[in-house]
Amino acid sequence: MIGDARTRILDAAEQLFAGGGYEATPTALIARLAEVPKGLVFHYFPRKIDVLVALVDERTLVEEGREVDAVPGDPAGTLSRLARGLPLRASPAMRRILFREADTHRSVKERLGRLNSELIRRARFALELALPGARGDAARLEVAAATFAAVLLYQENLCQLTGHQIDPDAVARLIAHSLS
Amino acid sequence: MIGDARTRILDAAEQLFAGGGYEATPTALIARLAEVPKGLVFHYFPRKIDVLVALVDERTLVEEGREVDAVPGDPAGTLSRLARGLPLRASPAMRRILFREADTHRSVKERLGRLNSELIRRARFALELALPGARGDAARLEVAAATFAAVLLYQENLCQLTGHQIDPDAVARLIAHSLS
Amino acid sequence: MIGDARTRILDAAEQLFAGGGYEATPTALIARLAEVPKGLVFHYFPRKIDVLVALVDERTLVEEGREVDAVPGDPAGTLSRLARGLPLRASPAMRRILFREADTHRSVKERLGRLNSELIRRARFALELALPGARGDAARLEVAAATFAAVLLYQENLCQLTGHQIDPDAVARLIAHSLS
Amino acid sequence: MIGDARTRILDAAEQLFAGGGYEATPTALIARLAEVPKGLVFHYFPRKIDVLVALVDERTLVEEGREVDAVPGDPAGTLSRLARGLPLRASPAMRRILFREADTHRSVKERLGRLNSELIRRARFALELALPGARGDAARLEVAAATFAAVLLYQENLCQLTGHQIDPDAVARLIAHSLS
DNA sequence: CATGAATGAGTGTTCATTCAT
DNA sequence: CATGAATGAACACTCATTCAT
Repeated sequence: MIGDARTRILDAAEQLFAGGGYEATPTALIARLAEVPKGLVFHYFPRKIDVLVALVDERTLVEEGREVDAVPGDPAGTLSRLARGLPLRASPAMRRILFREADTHRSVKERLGRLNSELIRRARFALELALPGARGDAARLEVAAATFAAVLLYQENLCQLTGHQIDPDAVARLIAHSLS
Repeated sequence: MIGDARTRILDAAEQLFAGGGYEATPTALIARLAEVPKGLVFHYFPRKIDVLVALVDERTLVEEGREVDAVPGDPAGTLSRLARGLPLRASPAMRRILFREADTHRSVKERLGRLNSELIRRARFALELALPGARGDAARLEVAAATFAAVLLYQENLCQLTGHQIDPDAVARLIAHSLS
Repeated sequence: MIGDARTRILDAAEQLFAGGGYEATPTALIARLAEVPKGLVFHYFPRKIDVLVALVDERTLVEEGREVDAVPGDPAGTLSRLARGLPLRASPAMRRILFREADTHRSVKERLGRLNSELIRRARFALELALPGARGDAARLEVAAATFAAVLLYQENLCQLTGHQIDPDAVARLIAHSLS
Repeated sequence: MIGDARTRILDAAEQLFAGGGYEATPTALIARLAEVPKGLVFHYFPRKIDVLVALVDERTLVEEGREVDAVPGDPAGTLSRLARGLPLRASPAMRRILFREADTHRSVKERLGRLNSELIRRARFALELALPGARGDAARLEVAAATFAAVLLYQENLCQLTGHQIDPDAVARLIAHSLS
């Protein structure tokens, strides 16, 4: 038993929600895995949905506004560096939950939406810095940024369906080449 | 009451699964909406999951191997025409179900995976035909095809999260430009 | 498919009732095993219980009043010969049903009761013939007969609980020795 | 309302299982008779079969290894005393359940099997003590013991079929006479 | 006569939530 | 604050039986 009761409850819920989904996970099972009495779950989280909301609130962080590591004249490398990691601080389990339970509660969808927006914002900003001469062609940059964001989210989520992987670096080069 | 009982059950399930999700939809509600007695649902579909499987089997069709409408020398237009419609014959509700319930049953994930594969295959084939000089090697075509597929699936599914729309035609031009 | 529909239904029911018990056997399963449509079961047997009653009526026969193969002066051999077989014409499955479902319907209990009575009657009659001199001691003969009957029914039914077998011939000798 | 909830549930189940049988008794009826909410039955007994198992575990006791009240030289009296009561601490209802539901669950059959074994063991031991001269070989004692056990179990169970009663004392005398 | 769709009350079971202690 | 017994509505699913064709 590691950590206090509340932490153990969230640990257990994170694991179970990622594995079987929110709806299919009984609170009693969360309590058992957390090794706390059933009543204590409801002491900390009056409704079951509050467990999910707390997980998303406390264990996912969309990093907004951070500096982009852009190199002027090297859009491909700049995008590649962007692809090194989503601006999302969350465990693999929490990432799974974020995509899987987007329909379950408004707050989850909102968080995922923020991730989406931030991704596009960063890609756009990175391209603006990497291609200083292209400032005028805002529409093309926007499309390129959205495309890159779509590929990254696809990688995070849909690619598990067929096991089809996309190499983000190659996409970065493709987009960079198109904008040059 | 339109159609026979089995059809009405599937109609009701399609509507309810798309709206509230499979898990959150009681079979009793399906029966009520379909205006059939509860037992009849289980007469046709012994398990609840069989309703979902039947919906996916009978009401979604991934069009495989159809001819691609490619114009040599016009990769942008060729991709744009590809984007006019996913190779997926399914109602909006069924499309929603396909993406939402991919974790619920193997057969749903499989169908969605087939759609993914087919999308990539088509995009690759279209680009091969549109760029007869095989300009750019196979690997670049593959990346371009996967990128385009990712964007189309993103449009179908993830874009609802932020309401962020991507114009497929613009992406088509972006990719075409990159390969030229 | 052997035999007509009604026969096949009874065949299937005999097998299933013996295996899982009457209550745990759905009529639909009987129909499936018999390879007849479900409605046909109720055509021949309006109530489910009628299948059981028909089985007991038609497929068990307590042989009443048959001659006893008695040898005067040899009560042990006479009882042994009695033990060669219960006065019951029935398949092993029907025997199982007879004991197992005695509580299910009056007619089954009655049939089993008739078997019990007939067993005792035979044993008493056999002993009377085998021990002509003992006619006067009716009470002792009665006890001996009932004891032998009890052992035979125990063999047919309860012995399966511990796998404990009793050798009827040895019991026959025991009883014969006691009466001599 | 007497006793705590769990006890009342077992009380109700004991009564109902003895009356109508395990299969024919709905859990809802158990709850109603016990005057507890239906859900509480499953709080204490996750599966319906657990109620039966608990009854057998907690409310039947096969008394093993107790001293046998044997009088050397008086095998008839010794057996008679054995017949005063089965080595089974259980209410009449539980006795009924034990015999009736032997096919329902392994644990019931096992308990009944233990009773059977213990009965034979006692009868054999009693006869060994009552006949110190070891008159008659071991095999004969074994047969006599098994026969007596069969009669006692017959009395407990099968005799209800025809209402045919056997006087255990008379059987004791019969067997004793045979061994002398 | 034969059929299988139709029926609906009932079954075991689940589970979020409450609450007395 | 902590606990686990208590609650009851809801759930998926069963099944004997009916009946129109």
